[in-house]
This record gives sequence, C-alpha cells and structure tokens, in this order.
Amino acid sequence: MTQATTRKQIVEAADRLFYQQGFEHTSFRDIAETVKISRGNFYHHFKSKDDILDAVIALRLTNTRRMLMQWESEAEHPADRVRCFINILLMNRVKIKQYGCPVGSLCSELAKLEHTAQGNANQLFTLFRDWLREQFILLGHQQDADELAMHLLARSQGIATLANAFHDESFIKQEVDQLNNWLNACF
Amino acid sequence: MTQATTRKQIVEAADRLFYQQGFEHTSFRDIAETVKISRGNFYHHFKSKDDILDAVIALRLTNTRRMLMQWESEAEHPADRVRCFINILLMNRVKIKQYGCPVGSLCSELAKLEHTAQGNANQLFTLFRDWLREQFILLGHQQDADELAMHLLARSQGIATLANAFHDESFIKQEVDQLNNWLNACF
DNA sequence: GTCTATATTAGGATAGAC
DNA sequence: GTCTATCCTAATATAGAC
Repeated sequence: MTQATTRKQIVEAADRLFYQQGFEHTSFRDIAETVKISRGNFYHHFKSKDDILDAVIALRLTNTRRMLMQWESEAEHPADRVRCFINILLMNRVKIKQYGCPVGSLCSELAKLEHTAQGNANQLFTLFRDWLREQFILLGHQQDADELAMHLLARSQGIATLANAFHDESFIKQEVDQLNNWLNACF
Repeated sequence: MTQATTRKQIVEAADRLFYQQGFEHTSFRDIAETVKISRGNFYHHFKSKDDILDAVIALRLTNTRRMLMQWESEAEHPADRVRCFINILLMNRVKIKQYGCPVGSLCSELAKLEHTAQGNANQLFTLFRDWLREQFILLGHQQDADELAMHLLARSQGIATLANAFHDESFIKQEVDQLNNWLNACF
C-alpha cells in the first residue's frame, strides 16, 4: 500500500477514535487494530502521537472549511446559511447523543491536558465563529455580529453537552426549534 | 493521622485534580504528592481508582445539595433563586475559564471512557435540573418547567465550554447578562 | 494506618530485518 | 513501506514490614 493511503487511513481512523473515545484514551493499539497495521509502522508516517493529533486537527479544519464553503454556495440568503449551521445539530444528533460535539469535546480535553495543540484545536471554533459573524454582518448586525456568533456557538455546545449527558435526542430537536425562533427574531 | 482525615484529604485532592486535569489524566502519583502520602497507602482507604471517583462524585453531590438548600433559604422568591444559579457562572468565572464546568467536563469525559460511573456523575446534572424545574413551577410554568430548566442548564454549559476554549472571562459576563434578561422575560 | 518494595500491565517509542 | 522484537517509562495494584 502506498504511503499516502496508509497515512490517510491512520488519520481517518484516529479522527473517528479521538471523537468516540477521546485523544488520551485512544492508544496506538486501538488505531492499529482499526487500520490493520502493526504498531511499529506508525513511526514511518508520524513521529509521535501528538503528530497524529496535528494531522487529525488539520483534516478537521480542511473538512470544516469545505463544509462552510458548500453552505455558502447552497444558500444565497445569510439566514439560510446560519440555518445550515443549526441543522448539523439535527443531522448529527445520533452521534452527538453518543459522543457530544467533536470540536467542543476535543478542546475541553486538550485544555485539561494543557496540551500544546490547544491553539490548533481552537481554530476549529474560530472557523465557525468567523463564518457566522460574516453572516450576521450580512443580516445587518454590524455592531453585534461577533456577539451573536459566539452566542449561537455557545447554545450549540450546551445542547450537545446535555444531549450527550442525558443520552437524549429529543432535547436536540426541542432546542433546535428554539434556535430557529431566535434566528428569525434576529432580522 | 486518623483514617477519616486522610481519606477526606484524598477525596478533596482528587476532587480538585479531577476537575483541573481530568479523571484519567490524574494519577495516584499526582494525588499522593498533593496529600503527601505514599502511593501504597491509597489501598487502605480505597480499593481502586474508580472507588476514589465514586467518593468524589458523592462529595460533589453532597456539596451541591447543600448549596441548593442554601439558595432556597437565602432567597424567598424563586426568580432570585434561579439568579443564584446563574450567578455561579460569574462567581466561578476564573476557574471556568481555566477548567470549564466541573459537572459538564466530568460527564463528557466519562461518556467517552464508557465509564460505569456515568450514571452517578449525571446525578449532578439531575440535581440542578430538578431544583430548577421546581423554581420554574413556582414561577407559574407548570407546563414547560422542565424544558426551561434544561434550557438554562444547556446555556450554562455552552458558556462554560466557550469561555474555556477561548480563555475568555468577559464572554461569561456578556452571556450572564443575556441569561438574566431571559429570566426576567420568563415571568 | 502508613510505609517500602515489587508485581503486572499497558503505553509510547525505537532498531533493524525483510 | 511494513513487519517483529524490544526498550523505557509510568500506571494501577499488591504484599508485607513497621
């Protein structure tokens, strides 16, 4: 198998496992069993576990940028774009119920570990924050666009945390309805 | 030193370290250095690390019950009681910025570990949920008291998660103002 | 009740054959 | 590029002296 393919498989498996089990709780053994390679082989592709984490965050950043661009092209009106954001809570509700938010749970874990990759992981939040702020500016909220963006991010995080803690999907639906009402009152 | 005192010191040190560093990331070595006992001594007081976790959660449940009772006696009007809840975000803002919410971050971690203590930890959320629901019932919200309680819990969790990720205290103040406005609109 | 010493396991990481 | 074998460290946990 070519280097590029194996490396890609490692990063994708780590991406999934870091989300489901957490970064620290995921071992090389776990990843190796998923990808079906030997443990020694990792170090041909990465120089450490932290190096894999960097690659996972880079992958998530790329995928997130792609998703945001797609929302922009799919929806002309900025309110509809924000609705795309709100909708991922519904679309991913089964995984959120099981594992929480992939961004929030990673940032929380890295903060407790005082991990050097904290800044990288927070870029994921910043990506959403900046994109949402742009949409609120387009909706006429020049003054409080960032405040609204942060408010919406926080609401989403809270919904994910409680849906995960109580293993409750219906709570996500209930809160998404409220978020859409809130958005409609914004313009 | 008597058994009761050492045990108490272990639980209190573990309580603090589990909050600051996470449960899995905190080792017996960490706790032993804090309490200044030898590692072997743990097993006279607890049969495993999970046993310490149980004790920490029990301590947090007791402290939380005491706090809720105090809020009830301090504030006559249920709206003022809910304001006490909202206010802990401000009072603990420095710690929240550094370590997030002690309840939310523990529940998130235990969910990823598929830890058997998940249910115990979730009781902490349930304590707040039930207490808040009672206050909203007293405010005349018989029909949607639980929905309002969960909404407020979720808002708090989101605020803690983002304040922690962005290491931003001022965001807490900003959102607490909004929460108080929301509460005033509730009755 | 607390200690030292140690068993056991699992983790990340390396060396070198193929 | 992938493997096996191995090193090193740290973690939980146990045994037994004091």
